[in-house]
Amino acid sequence: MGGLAKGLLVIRAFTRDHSALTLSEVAAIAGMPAATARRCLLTLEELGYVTRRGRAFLLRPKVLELGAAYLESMDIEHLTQTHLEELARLTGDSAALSVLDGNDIVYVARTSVRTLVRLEAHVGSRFPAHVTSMGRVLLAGLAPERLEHYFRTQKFEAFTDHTVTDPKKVRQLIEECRRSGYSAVEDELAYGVVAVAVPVHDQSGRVVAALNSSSHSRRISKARLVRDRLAMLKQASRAISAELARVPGLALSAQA
Amino acid sequence: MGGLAKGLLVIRAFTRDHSALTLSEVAAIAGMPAATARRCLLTLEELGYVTRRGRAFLLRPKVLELGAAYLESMDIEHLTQTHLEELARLTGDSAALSVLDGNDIVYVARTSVRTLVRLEAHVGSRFPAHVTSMGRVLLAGLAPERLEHYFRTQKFEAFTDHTVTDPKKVRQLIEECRRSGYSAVEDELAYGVVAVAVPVHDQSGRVVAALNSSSHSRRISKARLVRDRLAMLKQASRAISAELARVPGLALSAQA
DNA sequence: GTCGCTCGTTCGCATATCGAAATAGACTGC
DNA sequence: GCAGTCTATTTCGATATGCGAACGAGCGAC
Repeated sequence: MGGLAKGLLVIRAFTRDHSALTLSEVAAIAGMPAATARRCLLTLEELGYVTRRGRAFLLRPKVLELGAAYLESMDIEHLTQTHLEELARLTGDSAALSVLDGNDIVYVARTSVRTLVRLEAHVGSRFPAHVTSMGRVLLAGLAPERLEHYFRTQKFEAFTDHTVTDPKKVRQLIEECRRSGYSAVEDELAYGVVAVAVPVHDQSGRVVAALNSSSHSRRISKARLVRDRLAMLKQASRAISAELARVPGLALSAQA
Repeated sequence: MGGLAKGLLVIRAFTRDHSALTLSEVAAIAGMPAATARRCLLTLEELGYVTRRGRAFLLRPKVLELGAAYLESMDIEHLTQTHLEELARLTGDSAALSVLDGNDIVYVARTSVRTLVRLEAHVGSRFPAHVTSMGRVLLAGLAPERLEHYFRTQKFEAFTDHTVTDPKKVRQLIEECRRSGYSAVEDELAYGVVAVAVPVHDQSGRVVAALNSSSHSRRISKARLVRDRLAMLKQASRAISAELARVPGLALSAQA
């Protein structure tokens, strides 16, 4: 069903730098002929997902229902929100839950409090696994073949001068993470971002998600972050794991 | 493009009560023949939006990217999050921003803190406008013809014994709201939910969103909610309105 | 006013999709 | 093992879609 595939590409053509797009811009960004993009846009407009202002098209809030379908089907609100809010309150920083999708992490829940500088991320945001605390925790929980596939397919791109891009070093970090049960990362995704993450297991012990607390390195050191917050993260992780028995969707949806 | 329409229906077939669905369940819920549902599911599986466990299909986190496209294209993070977090911190309750979509409100941002009892809502959640504080504020901002269309097409369903379902009374409430500049609602969407909302205007003075503070009626009375929080809501509303000059997507996307 | 350029719209043939119906697979009860 | 039931899969003619190419609309320069 090429039309479905292309329609979804059209939705994803809208980004922060492209909030309003003309037909030919959509076609260029989504990589398809103008006539096809037009058909997609007209269908999406008719269905209420897109609106038109002159020659520009913009997404409409109905699109949020698509993402909400995942959140609801995984019962994310019940699964995590209270725990994330507790973490955010106790730490004064952001707390988040993410899962692995391909070679990236995807934020599925996040709670933050007012801080002047923080990583800009929300539900649905993706980052490469190798540069994030949660990504490393998730990679550490992969089966060996899957992890090998990751190393074969991932391009280890640097985001800062501190990003670890040597595959051998990344492997070591993952192994350390597997042994220690957590991962702490500083300045690798973005300057000033420091975070510590722990795995969330399902009933069979598989790592299905990662939980983290993220701050600014001018506010707290990586060592301090680990010392002060690891225990509460582990406790929250255990609580979420217990919830997974009642709400198995997230574990089932997670990659093998 | 019927395939695109049907594919989107398939995504929205997954809900909290239906986290894992068989082919025939999807077909029944989405209201289409099994062969068509199958084609959609197989395409979505191939694109990474859906996964399969035995005979069951589940959504995968990539679906979140669709909702994230809206959040990013509207720059919701910048537009609102700091203000919502400030409100949540100052009040100890949830703060949210929503827009009107058809006859419903759709949550586009929400910040909450840990409370034991609260309305279960997240980005993408929809509720009928007539029973919510934000909905009334948004309806009060509609052009007359659009408001008449609303009254012609809306079924005024009761959610509690307190829900106002008489169209004449709803009109009065909207008119009051237009005059007073806010709306306070208690026990109409759900027992115990009390909320006060104000409009968010764009540069031309049009109401493009609504901002609210929501609590539990055992915690704070409606009158107290208004007295204590209206001023800070209005201030936050003005701040968000000012941001709309820089980030016009939300205003452009809002309904006429 | 004319011309040239860019973008949006339309056309229509080749190809893909839709979906009713037939077939296959899985499971249970006797 | 067989029959019955339910669900998933496949088939294939009717219909819809994809998209290159042609056409139309709008705009600015001369």
